[in-house]
Amino acid sequence: MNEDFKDTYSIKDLATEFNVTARTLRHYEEQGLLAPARSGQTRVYSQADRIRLAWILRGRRVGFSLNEISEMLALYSLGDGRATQRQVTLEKCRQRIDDLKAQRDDINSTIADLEEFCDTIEILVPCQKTGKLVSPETGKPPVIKTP
Amino acid sequence: MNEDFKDTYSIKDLATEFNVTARTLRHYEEQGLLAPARSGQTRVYSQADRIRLAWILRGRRVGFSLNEISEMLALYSLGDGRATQRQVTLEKCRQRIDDLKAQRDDINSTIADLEEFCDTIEILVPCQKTGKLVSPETGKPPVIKTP
DNA sequence: AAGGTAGTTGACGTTAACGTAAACGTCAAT
DNA sequence: ATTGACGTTTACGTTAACGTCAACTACCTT
Repeated sequence: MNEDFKDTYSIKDLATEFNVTARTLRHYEEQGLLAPARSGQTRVYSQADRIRLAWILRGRRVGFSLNEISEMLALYSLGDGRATQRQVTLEKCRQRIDDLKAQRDDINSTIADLEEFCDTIEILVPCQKTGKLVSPETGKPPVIKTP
Repeated sequence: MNEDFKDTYSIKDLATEFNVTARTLRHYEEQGLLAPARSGQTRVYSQADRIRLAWILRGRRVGFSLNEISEMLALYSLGDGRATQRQVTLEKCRQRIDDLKAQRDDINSTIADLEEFCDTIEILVPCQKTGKLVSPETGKPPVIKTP
Protein backbone atom coordinates (compact mmCIF):
# COMPACT_ATOMS: atom_id res chain seq x y z
CA MET A 1 0.00 0.00 0.00
CA ASN A 2 1.43 3.38 -0.99
CA GLU A 3 1.03 5.98 1.73
CA ASP A 4 2.00 8.90 -0.46
CA PHE A 5 -1.08 9.00 -2.65
CA LYS A 6 -4.01 8.63 -0.35
CA ASP A 7 -7.43 9.56 -1.57
CA THR A 8 -8.76 10.50 1.83
CA TYR A 9 -7.19 12.50 4.62
CA SER A 10 -7.81 13.04 8.29
CA ILE A 11 -8.05 16.52 9.68
CA LYS A 12 -4.60 16.17 11.16
CA ASP A 13 -3.17 14.99 7.84
CA LEU A 14 -4.16 18.18 6.09
CA ALA A 15 -3.33 20.35 9.06
CA THR A 16 0.24 19.13 9.21
CA GLU A 17 0.69 19.08 5.45
CA PHE A 18 -0.37 22.69 5.07
CA ASN A 19 0.99 23.84 8.39
CA VAL A 20 -2.29 25.05 9.84
CA THR A 21 -4.19 23.89 12.91
CA ALA A 22 -7.19 21.61 12.95
CA ARG A 23 -9.10 24.52 14.41
CA THR A 24 -8.44 26.45 11.23
CA LEU A 25 -9.91 23.69 9.09
CA ARG A 26 -13.01 23.52 11.28
CA HIS A 27 -13.26 27.26 11.07
CA TYR A 28 -13.17 27.16 7.29
CA GLU A 29 -15.91 24.60 7.38
CA GLU A 30 -18.01 26.82 9.65
CA GLN A 31 -17.57 29.59 7.09
CA GLY A 32 -18.69 27.29 4.32
CA LEU A 33 -15.33 27.19 2.57
CA LEU A 34 -14.92 23.46 3.02
CA ALA A 35 -17.42 20.65 3.29
CA PRO A 36 -15.64 17.38 3.95
CA ALA A 37 -17.49 14.09 4.13
CA ARG A 38 -18.13 12.41 7.45
CA SER A 39 -17.54 8.97 8.73
CA GLY A 40 -19.81 9.06 11.73
CA GLN A 41 -18.73 12.27 13.42
CA THR A 42 -15.26 12.28 12.02
CA ARG A 43 -14.35 14.49 9.07
CA VAL A 44 -12.97 12.74 6.01
CA TYR A 45 -11.27 14.96 3.47
CA SER A 46 -11.14 13.96 -0.17
CA GLN A 47 -8.48 14.79 -2.72
CA ALA A 48 -10.79 17.54 -4.00
CA ASP A 49 -11.07 18.98 -0.52
CA ARG A 50 -7.31 19.03 -0.33
CA ILE A 51 -6.95 20.92 -3.60
CA ARG A 52 -9.60 23.33 -2.53
CA LEU A 53 -7.81 23.94 0.75
CA ALA A 54 -4.59 24.68 -1.08
CA TRP A 55 -6.49 27.19 -3.17
CA ILE A 56 -7.99 28.81 -0.11
CA LEU A 57 -4.62 29.12 1.58
CA ARG A 58 -3.04 30.65 -1.48
CA GLY A 59 -5.85 33.19 -1.47
CA ARG A 60 -5.07 33.91 2.14
CA ARG A 61 -1.38 34.39 1.42
CA VAL A 62 -2.31 36.80 -1.32
CA GLY A 63 -4.20 38.85 1.22
CA PHE A 64 -7.82 37.92 0.62
CA SER A 65 -10.22 37.68 3.52
CA LEU A 66 -12.15 34.47 4.01
CA ASN A 67 -15.23 36.27 2.79
CA GLU A 68 -13.53 37.30 -0.42
CA ILE A 69 -12.25 33.79 -0.94
CA SER A 70 -15.74 32.52 -0.38
CA GLU A 71 -17.07 34.89 -3.03
CA MET A 72 -14.41 33.83 -5.49
CA LEU A 73 -15.26 30.19 -4.99
CA ALA A 74 -18.87 31.13 -5.55
CA LEU A 75 -17.90 32.71 -8.86
CA TYR A 76 -16.64 29.39 -10.09
CA SER A 77 -19.90 27.68 -9.33
CA LEU A 78 -21.76 30.46 -11.10
CA GLY A 79 -19.70 29.63 -14.16
CA ASP A 80 -21.95 26.79 -15.16
CA GLY A 81 -25.06 28.57 -13.94
CA ARG A 82 -27.59 30.81 -15.60
CA ALA A 83 -26.68 33.05 -18.50
CA THR A 84 -28.05 36.14 -16.82
CA GLN A 85 -25.35 35.94 -14.18
CA ARG A 86 -22.54 35.40 -16.61
CA GLN A 87 -21.84 39.09 -17.18
CA VAL A 88 -21.79 39.87 -13.48
CA THR A 89 -19.48 36.97 -12.85
CA LEU A 90 -17.12 38.10 -15.55
CA GLU A 91 -17.02 41.67 -14.29
CA LYS A 92 -16.28 40.65 -10.73
CA CYS A 93 -13.65 38.26 -11.95
CA ARG A 94 -11.95 40.91 -14.07
CA GLN A 95 -12.09 43.37 -11.21
CA ARG A 96 -10.29 40.85 -9.06
CA ILE A 97 -7.67 40.41 -11.73
CA ASP A 98 -7.11 44.16 -11.98
CA ASP A 99 -6.80 44.44 -8.20
CA LEU A 100 -4.27 41.65 -8.17
CA LYS A 101 -2.22 43.29 -10.89
CA ALA A 102 -2.20 46.55 -8.95
CA GLN A 103 -1.09 44.67 -5.88
CA ARG A 104 1.65 43.04 -7.88
CA ASP A 105 2.86 46.48 -8.91
CA ASP A 106 2.94 47.53 -5.27
CA ILE A 107 4.94 44.47 -4.42
CA ASN A 108 7.40 45.15 -7.21
CA SER A 109 7.87 48.70 -5.99
CA THR A 110 8.44 47.53 -2.46
CA ILE A 111 10.94 44.94 -3.62
CA ALA A 112 12.76 47.61 -5.59
CA ASP A 113 12.92 49.86 -2.54
CA LEU A 114 14.23 47.12 -0.32
CA GLU A 115 16.78 45.96 -2.85
CA GLU A 116 18.08 49.45 -3.34
CA PHE A 117 18.36 49.81 0.41
CA CYS A 118 20.25 46.53 0.65
CA ASP A 119 22.63 47.57 -2.10
CA THR A 120 23.27 50.87 -0.41
CA ILE A 121 24.17 49.68 3.05
CA GLU A 122 25.92 46.52 1.97
CA ILE A 123 28.95 48.39 0.72
CA LEU A 124 29.29 50.56 3.82
CA VAL A 125 32.14 50.23 6.25
CA PRO A 126 32.49 51.31 9.88
CA CYS A 127 34.17 54.66 10.42
CA GLN A 128 37.45 54.48 12.35
CA LYS A 129 36.61 57.28 14.72
CA THR A 130 32.88 57.07 15.34
CA GLY A 131 32.19 53.41 14.51
CA LYS A 132 29.25 54.49 12.43
CA LEU A 133 28.74 53.20 8.93
CA VAL A 134 30.09 55.40 6.18
CA SER A 135 30.87 55.16 2.51
CA PRO A 136 34.30 53.64 1.82
CA GLU A 137 34.71 56.21 -0.95
CA THR A 138 33.78 59.50 0.63
CA GLY A 139 34.06 58.58 4.30
CA LYS A 140 30.70 60.25 4.73
CA PRO A 141 27.41 58.82 5.96
CA PRO A 142 25.37 57.18 3.22
CA VAL A 143 22.47 58.78 1.45
CA ILE A 144 19.59 56.51 2.35
CA LYS A 145 16.19 57.14 0.86
CA THR A 146 14.15 57.02 4.00
CA PRO A 147 10.41 56.90 3.34
CA MET B 1 0.15 81.17 -4.36
CA ASN B 2 0.11 77.64 -5.75
CA GLU B 3 -2.14 75.29 -3.82
CA ASP B 4 -0.86 72.18 -5.51
CA PHE B 5 2.57 72.09 -3.92
CA LYS B 6 2.07 72.80 -0.28
CA ASP B 7 4.81 71.98 2.15
CA THR B 8 2.50 71.39 5.08
CA TYR B 9 -0.77 69.50 5.29
CA SER B 10 -3.63 69.27 7.72
CA ILE B 11 -4.83 65.90 8.91
CA LYS B 12 -7.84 66.20 6.65
CA ASP B 13 -5.67 67.06 3.66
CA LEU B 14 -3.79 63.80 3.89
CA ALA B 15 -6.85 61.81 4.86
CA THR B 16 -8.75 62.87 1.75
CA GLU B 17 -5.75 62.63 -0.53
CA PHE B 18 -5.02 59.05 0.48
CA ASN B 19 -8.61 58.06 1.09
CA VAL B 20 -8.24 57.12 4.72
CA THR B 21 -9.87 58.59 7.81
CA ALA B 22 -8.28 61.03 10.23
CA ARG B 23 -8.66 58.33 12.84
CA THR B 24 -6.36 56.14 10.82
CA LEU B 25 -3.66 58.82 10.79
CA ARG B 26 -3.95 59.31 14.54
CA HIS B 27 -3.78 55.56 14.95
CA TYR B 28 -0.59 55.38 12.93
CA GLU B 29 0.83 58.10 15.16
CA GLU B 30 -0.14 56.14 18.28
CA GLN B 31 1.73 53.18 16.82
CA GLY B 32 4.77 55.33 16.19
CA LEU B 33 4.57 55.13 12.42
CA LEU B 34 4.13 58.86 12.00
CA ALA B 35 5.27 61.80 14.07
CA PRO B 36 3.91 65.02 12.60
CA ALA B 37 4.83 68.41 14.02
CA ARG B 38 2.36 70.34 16.12
CA SER B 39 1.07 73.83 16.01
CA GLY B 40 -0.38 74.06 19.48
CA GLN B 41 -2.45 70.91 19.65
CA THR B 42 -3.03 70.63 15.96
CA ARG B 43 -1.02 68.20 13.87
CA VAL B 44 0.97 69.65 10.99
CA TYR B 45 2.19 67.16 8.42
CA SER B 46 5.28 67.88 6.37
CA GLN B 47 6.10 66.76 2.86
CA ALA B 48 8.29 64.04 4.41
CA ASP B 49 5.37 62.86 6.55
CA ARG B 50 3.29 62.64 3.41
CA ILE B 51 5.84 60.51 1.59
CA ARG B 52 6.18 58.31 4.63
CA LEU B 53 2.43 57.87 4.78
CA ALA B 54 2.33 56.82 1.15
CA TRP B 55 5.00 54.27 1.93
CA ILE B 56 3.06 52.96 4.90
CA LEU B 57 -0.13 52.61 2.90
CA ARG B 58 1.64 50.78 0.13
CA GLY B 59 2.96 48.39 2.74
CA ARG B 60 -0.56 47.90 3.96
CA ARG B 61 -1.85 47.18 0.46
CA VAL B 62 0.88 44.63 0.07
CA GLY B 63 -0.41 42.87 3.15
CA PHE B 64 2.00 43.92 5.88
CA SER B 65 0.74 44.48 9.39
CA LEU B 66 1.40 47.82 11.03
CA ASN B 67 3.95 46.10 13.21
CA GLU B 68 5.81 44.75 10.21
CA ILE B 69 5.74 48.14 8.56
CA SER B 70 7.08 49.63 11.74
CA GLU B 71 9.92 47.13 11.74
CA MET B 72 10.75 47.86 8.13
CA LEU B 73 10.88 51.57 8.81
CA ALA B 74 13.16 50.77 11.72
CA LEU B 75 15.44 48.89 9.34
CA TYR B 76 15.97 52.04 7.34
CA SER B 77 17.04 53.98 10.37
CA LEU B 78 19.39 51.16 11.33
CA GLY B 79 20.98 51.65 7.92
CA ASP B 80 23.06 54.55 9.12
CA GLY B 81 23.51 53.05 12.57
CA ARG B 82 26.12 50.82 14.13
CA ALA B 83 28.09 48.38 12.09
CA THR B 84 27.24 45.47 14.37
CA GLN B 85 23.62 45.66 13.35
CA ARG B 86 24.29 45.86 9.66
CA GLN B 87 24.30 42.12 9.07
CA VAL B 88 21.05 41.59 10.93
CA THR B 89 19.44 44.41 9.04
CA LEU B 90 20.52 42.97 5.73
CA GLU B 91 19.25 39.51 6.57
CA LYS B 92 15.87 40.75 7.65
CA CYS B 93 15.67 42.89 4.57
CA ARG B 94 16.51 40.01 2.25
CA GLN B 95 14.03 37.79 4.03
CA ARG B 96 11.36 40.38 3.35
CA ILE B 97 12.34 40.48 -0.30
CA ASP B 98 12.11 36.70 -0.59
CA ASP B 99 8.69 36.70 1.07
CA LEU B 100 7.49 39.35 -1.32
CA LYS B 101 8.72 37.41 -4.32
CA ALA B 102 6.90 34.31 -3.08
CA GLN B 103 3.78 36.37 -2.64
CA ARG B 104 4.16 37.71 -6.14
CA ASP B 105 4.29 34.14 -7.43
CA ASP B 106 1.07 33.38 -5.58
CA ILE B 107 -0.54 36.42 -7.12
CA ASN B 108 0.57 35.40 -10.58
CA SER B 109 -0.89 31.94 -10.09
CA THR B 110 -4.16 33.38 -8.89
CA ILE B 111 -4.30 35.75 -11.84
CA ALA B 112 -3.67 32.85 -14.19
CA ASP B 113 -6.48 30.86 -12.60
CA LEU B 114 -8.93 33.71 -12.84
CA GLU B 115 -7.99 34.54 -16.40
CA GLU B 116 -8.41 30.98 -17.49
CA PHE B 117 -11.78 30.92 -15.81
CA CYS B 118 -12.78 34.14 -17.59
CA ASP B 119 -11.67 32.79 -20.94
CA THR B 120 -13.63 29.62 -20.40
CA ILE B 121 -17.00 31.07 -19.54
CA GLU B 122 -16.77 34.09 -21.82
CA ILE B 123 -17.32 32.04 -24.94
CA LEU B 124 -20.27 30.14 -23.54
CA VAL B 125 -23.78 30.59 -24.83
CA PRO B 126 -27.14 29.84 -23.25
CA CYS B 127 -28.66 26.52 -24.22
CA GLN B 128 -31.95 26.79 -26.11
CA LYS B 129 -33.76 24.22 -24.03
CA THR B 130 -32.43 24.59 -20.50
CA GLY B 131 -31.14 28.19 -20.53
CA LYS B 132 -27.94 26.98 -18.97
CA LEU B 133 -24.57 27.98 -20.33
CA VAL B 134 -23.00 25.51 -22.71
CA SER B 135 -20.21 25.40 -25.23
CA PRO B 136 -21.27 26.74 -28.65
CA GLU B 137 -19.24 23.93 -30.21
CA THR B 138 -20.33 20.84 -28.37
CA GLY B 139 -23.54 22.07 -26.83
CA LYS B 140 -22.34 20.55 -23.62
CA PRO B 141 -21.67 22.15 -20.25
CA PRO B 142 -18.17 23.62 -19.95
CA VAL B 143 -15.28 21.98 -18.21
CA ILE B 144 -14.45 24.39 -15.42
CA LYS B 145 -11.48 23.76 -13.21
CA THR B 146 -13.10 24.23 -9.86
CA PRO B 147 -10.62 24.45 -7.00
C1' DA C 1 -9.02 -2.02 32.63
C1' DA C 2 -6.14 1.77 32.24
C1' DG C 3 -3.88 4.79 29.40
C1' DG C 4 -2.80 7.17 25.13
C1' DT C 5 -3.96 9.16 20.79
C1' DA C 6 -7.12 11.41 17.75
C1' DG C 7 -11.40 12.94 16.93
C1' DT C 8 -15.83 15.83 18.27
C1' DT C 9 -18.77 20.13 19.82
C1' DG C 10 -19.57 24.22 22.39
C1' DA C 11 -18.21 28.49 24.05
C1' DC C 12 -15.43 32.08 25.69
C1' DG C 13 -10.80 34.70 24.86
C1' DT C 14 -7.54 37.35 21.95
C1' DT C 15 -5.40 40.51 18.67
C1' DA C 16 -5.16 43.97 15.08
C1' DA C 17 -6.89 47.94 12.99
C1' DC C 18 -9.48 50.82 13.24
C1' DG C 19 -14.93 52.76 14.13
C1' DT C 20 -17.62 55.56 16.88
C1' DA C 21 -19.33 58.52 20.32
C1' DA C 22 -18.67 61.95 23.93
C1' DA C 23 -17.03 66.22 25.38
C1' DC C 24 -14.44 69.86 24.42
C1' DG C 25 -11.26 73.91 22.06
C1' DT C 26 -10.72 77.39 18.01
C1' DC C 27 -11.35 80.15 14.50
C1' DA C 28 -13.92 82.55 10.50
C1' DA C 29 -18.12 83.82 8.68
C1' DT C 30 -22.95 85.00 9.10
C1' DA D 1 -22.79 85.67 19.45
C1' DT D 2 -23.93 81.67 17.37
C1' DT D 3 -23.33 78.53 13.88
C1' DG D 4 -20.36 75.41 11.47
C1' DA D 5 -16.22 73.33 9.95
C1' DC D 6 -12.24 71.46 11.67
C1' DG D 7 -9.32 70.12 15.25
C1' DT D 8 -8.27 67.63 19.90
C1' DT D 9 -8.27 63.57 23.66
C1' DT D 10 -10.37 59.66 26.03
C1' DA D 11 -12.39 55.55 25.87
C1' DC D 12 -15.37 51.90 24.79
C1' DG D 13 -17.14 49.03 20.56
C1' DT D 14 -16.46 46.01 16.48
C1' DT D 15 -14.90 42.55 13.19
C1' DA D 16 -12.09 38.84 11.43
C1' DA D 17 -9.59 34.81 12.12
C1' DC D 18 -8.60 32.06 14.68
C1' DG D 19 -6.64 30.35 19.96
C1' DT D 20 -7.79 28.01 23.91
C1' DC D 21 -10.00 25.72 27.08
C1' DA D 22 -13.56 22.09 28.75
C1' DA D 23 -15.99 18.01 28.48
C1' DC D 24 -16.87 14.19 25.89
C1' DT D 25 -16.44 9.87 22.51
C1' DA D 26 -14.06 6.22 20.02
C1' DC D 27 -10.47 3.22 19.28
C1' DC D 28 -6.09 1.00 20.02
C1' DT D 29 -2.39 -0.69 22.93
C1' DT D 30 -0.19 -2.27 26.78
